[in-house]
Amino acid sequence: MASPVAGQVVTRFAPSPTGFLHIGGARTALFNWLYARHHGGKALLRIEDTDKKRSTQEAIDAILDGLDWMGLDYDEAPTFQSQRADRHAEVANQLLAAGHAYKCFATSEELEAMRAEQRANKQPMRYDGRWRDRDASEAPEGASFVVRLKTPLEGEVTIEDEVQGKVSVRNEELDDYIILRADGTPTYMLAVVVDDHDMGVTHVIRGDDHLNNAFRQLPIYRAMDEIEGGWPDPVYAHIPLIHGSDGAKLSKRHGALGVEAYRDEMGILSEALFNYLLRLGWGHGDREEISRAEAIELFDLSGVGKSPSRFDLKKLENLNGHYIREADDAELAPLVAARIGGDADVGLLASAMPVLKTRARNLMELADGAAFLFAKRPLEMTEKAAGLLDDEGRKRLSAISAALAKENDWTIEALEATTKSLADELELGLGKLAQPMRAALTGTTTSPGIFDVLVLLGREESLARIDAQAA
RNA sequence: GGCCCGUUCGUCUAGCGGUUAGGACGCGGCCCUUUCACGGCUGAAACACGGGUUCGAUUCCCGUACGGGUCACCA
Repeated sequence: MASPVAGQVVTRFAPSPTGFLHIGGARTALFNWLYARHHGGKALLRIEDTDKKRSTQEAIDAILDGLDWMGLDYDEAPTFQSQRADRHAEVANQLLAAGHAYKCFATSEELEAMRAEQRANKQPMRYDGRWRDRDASEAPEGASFVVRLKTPLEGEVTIEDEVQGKVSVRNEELDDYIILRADGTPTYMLAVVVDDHDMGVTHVIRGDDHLNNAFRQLPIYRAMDEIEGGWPDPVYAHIPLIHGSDGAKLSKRHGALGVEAYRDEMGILSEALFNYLLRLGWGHGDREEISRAEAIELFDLSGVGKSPSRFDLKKLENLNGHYIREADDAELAPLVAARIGGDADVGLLASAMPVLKTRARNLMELADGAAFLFAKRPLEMTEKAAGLLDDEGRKRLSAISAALAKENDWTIEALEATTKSLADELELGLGKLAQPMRAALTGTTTSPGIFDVLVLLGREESLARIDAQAA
């Protein structure tokens, strides 16, 4: 499979395709990718689809699509764990042959009874090793069996985690877990280790819900290294989980949505989610706004904190506003047009973008702000807008209409000069003219600068909208 | 419950024995201003608690409390 290059960093993101790419998974993918890119190594992807009952093609597509949107690319085609079952079994047999694993003939009813008793006695629920020292010949004829790893009884396993630091667990806390099921298929514990080894993975960066697994997986590396060599311990980095805004585990309520929901339903830009996720659980001095290129340059595991962090949509949206303002108008316009639908003119949208951008934190707000450009006469008025168009307001519109109709130079500067001199003439503040105009032109009380609106709409449409509301 | 991990403003974080405990989001005020934003300035806001160690603890150690993770023939 992989031929390890001495000293080269190889990371992998290994989602199980049982759902979309959620926020936590996206951040794990991001950190793995960033670490590999920062160190000039390889970023790999592995789909852990061994649970055929729960894995779906739809989920695989959603994950691939989400990663692609986030801008995370991989150096090799994805590995599908389900296709490597034979290889996993091969390693299990090597372990068996070398005495690092054994066959267990205990039935599930038997094990259930064992657990019930442990539960009743308030004992830790672990496999008690009842077949550890028994010979397979003692089993009933034709009985099915699972293969269990024979883990050391004494001593302890210590990992030097890049995030969690030095963590040890006594071997007596670990039981002889199953590596091969009764049907001969591998369990996750075995598959992960074999695949990571075969793919040449040097750094395992994953959620800290896997920290306990590290102590169980390491014995497989050690045993295989003893058997055939070339199975060095990987470097581990267990990153804290992301919680919802209430501190509880992330659920659909707060953020365990697929990244595509942020893209499609919340109008979030990929750059914003990338930056936000980067800063969640990781910091680099005072830096807040960090581009992809800078992220690659700055990212390292030493900046990852040890405590879980809460997802904050407000901050994501603030960052999104920043990236919207920074985005290229020509690229933004089609995204907004798609949300407006119908006959939204992309060219007009692009030219309006500079004045629309500063007023939006997501693509929805951008589309809302642009709606007046495509509104049909007679414009629908918001309640506040209608309030501005009382008799007084309508009379002012008439005066404005008369003044503007004579305007030949339809530019911001000229329109502003004309409107201001009209205001002086009528001894009114500019706002007294601008607000009724805004209502007539946009149907709302908030919009970009009124002269920007006039120019964007053009002479004919502007005058028509004003006249439609004038007294 | 056993084991493991964590705890700096409401939130994300900086800090790595001596700081007026810094920044960002959010919130309040002011400025800019035709509205709303953007931008600028500014204010309130934190070291969970108790013991040590030390001349000195936010920082090191031990407890307590609280929070999280994990204990499958799921991954």
